[in-house]
Amino acid sequence: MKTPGETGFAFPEWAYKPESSPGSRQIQLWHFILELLRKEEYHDVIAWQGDYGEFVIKDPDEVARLWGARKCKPQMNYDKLSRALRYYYNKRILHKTKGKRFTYKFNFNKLVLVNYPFIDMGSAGVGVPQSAPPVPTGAVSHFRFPPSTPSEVLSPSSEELRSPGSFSSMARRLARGSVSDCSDGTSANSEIDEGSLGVGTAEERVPERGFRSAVPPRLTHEALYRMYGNHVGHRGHRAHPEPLSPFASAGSGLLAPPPLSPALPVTAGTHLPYTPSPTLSPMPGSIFSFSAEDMQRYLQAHTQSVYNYHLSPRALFHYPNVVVPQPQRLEKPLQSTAERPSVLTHSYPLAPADDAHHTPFKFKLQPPPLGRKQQREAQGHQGSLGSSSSSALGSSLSFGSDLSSGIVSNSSSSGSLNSTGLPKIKVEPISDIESEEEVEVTDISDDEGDERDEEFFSAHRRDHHHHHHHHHIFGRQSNGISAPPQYDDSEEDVFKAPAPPPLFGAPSSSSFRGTMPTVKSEPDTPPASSGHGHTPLPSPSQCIPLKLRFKRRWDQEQHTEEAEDKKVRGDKKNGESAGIEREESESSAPHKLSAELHRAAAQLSLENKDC
DNA sequence: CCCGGAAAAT
DNA sequence: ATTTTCCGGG
Repeated sequence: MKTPGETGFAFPEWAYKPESSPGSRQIQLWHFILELLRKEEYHDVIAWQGDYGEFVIKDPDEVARLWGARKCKPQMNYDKLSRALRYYYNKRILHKTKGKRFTYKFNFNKLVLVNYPFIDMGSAGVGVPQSAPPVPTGAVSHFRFPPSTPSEVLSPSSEELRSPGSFSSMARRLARGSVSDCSDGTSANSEIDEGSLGVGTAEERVPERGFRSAVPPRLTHEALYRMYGNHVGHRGHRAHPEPLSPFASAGSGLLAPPPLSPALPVTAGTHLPYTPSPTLSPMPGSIFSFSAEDMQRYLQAHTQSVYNYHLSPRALFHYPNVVVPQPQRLEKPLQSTAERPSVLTHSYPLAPADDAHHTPFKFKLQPPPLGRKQQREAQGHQGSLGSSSSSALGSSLSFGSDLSSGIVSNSSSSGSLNSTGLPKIKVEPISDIESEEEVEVTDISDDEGDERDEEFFSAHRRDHHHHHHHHHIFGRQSNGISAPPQYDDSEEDVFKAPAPPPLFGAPSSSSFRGTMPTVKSEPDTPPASSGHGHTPLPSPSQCIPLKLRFKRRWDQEQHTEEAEDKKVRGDKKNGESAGIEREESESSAPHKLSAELHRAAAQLSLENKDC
């Protein structure tokens, strides 16, 4: 209700403000790290290095300082920060690169950025048949939608369930569905998708569905490889980007370099020419209609988003179908009406989907990490478990069962989106400064193995597949017909997916940039950067993050936000650092405004805001 | 340095 | 639920 309101766009509230849990939603450390990583200004203190998601904290004290500033914890120091980082190990968000000081690695395998909330596969198919070019196809079939009772599904474990917050089904879907898919399959898919697109259909996305659902049809590793081989091959495939040493260390240590290549073939070239136009305007008509091209773009968008963080691409997930929501179109807020299928019905996803579930659930599940310790113990006791077995613990699915997701969408990635015309997104209006960006990320599970690294093999799991699969609940709208309790399972099991093949992309940070123009906005404003001098310099921001854009939209439509923003910001009072330029006051000029907002947002982001 | 347990704080 | 503190142990 509240929010967006009327405009239509609806985004899930969660987007705006997730649950309420009190302490919860502050910026998370990993988000912060990612933010720092994406800004060149901070390259002296922290930067991507190595392959994949590896990064090195070059100036631990500074990073700690920045973090402390962000959290208003002046006493922060690297020791503490690192402890926090260590907590991510079990969550599988991060890994430590052994042997290298201050070097950690994001698990993008599990971490997926979801920028576009709506994506998910399901939607497209149905709704937009025509559009769905190749991809979606499966659409019909696969569609998964959010089960009405997702919660259970998600967290089988029970525990928590996430909150009742308010997440829309979408979110969920995203989270799990996509995400999950992503995790493993993701990578694969992505490429595949591209490939297919490029090539032409390929088998269509069939696989996709398969992948997700349960079937493992062709997505086996082999298959994947093959695919990659083809496509990738031509691309130049991977590449070893930099010599860095991820592996090196690996050699020494544990790591296992993934078979896949850390490097990933990304290549800029690959992506298409898509250029994000800053202007973007999705607005009105745009919309969805996408064709193969669009698809590609879409994919790219994802890619970009990843890039924005300078992450390695692996993370992308691709959804076979994309959905595009069209904000404007919807007039009703999802939330309330969600149900209104009208739109949905044929169209998309948007979210609401089902009312039934408007249940919120939170998205983050925490996985059950067993600690290595436990693992160890287990091993010790039992001896070696099966390798795969490790999952033993996992219980049935072991492997990947959990996932957590987060979501966010915002900023950076955004750029990409719009271009496409996909309107997606969640915007967060304001409010949080801190939230600044949130991207959604989800992490998916992976499983054990992790320690070493990436996933690689893990294919089997799906074998059993279970049958049914899931969700397709699309139809359910109000009737709820289908709703057998089946879906749930799938997710877990399923989502594990096969192993991901290498994706693309070299991680090298700089390289990406070239690719996308966007990027970079910088904040500056170092709060008080104390002694160091690296205060970042501001640079002109060109791109506009989605968020802003949306915002912009909002403003136009409703400017309430502005007020809020300001409000929020207003508190700042001290000119201190940030003062800078943000005056968002104006309401009118959209462009300008947006730019400003953009900027402001950017700045806000990292540093701080005073406490 | 890095690792995590534990307790407290948010 | 996550992060901050504190801390003993490699």
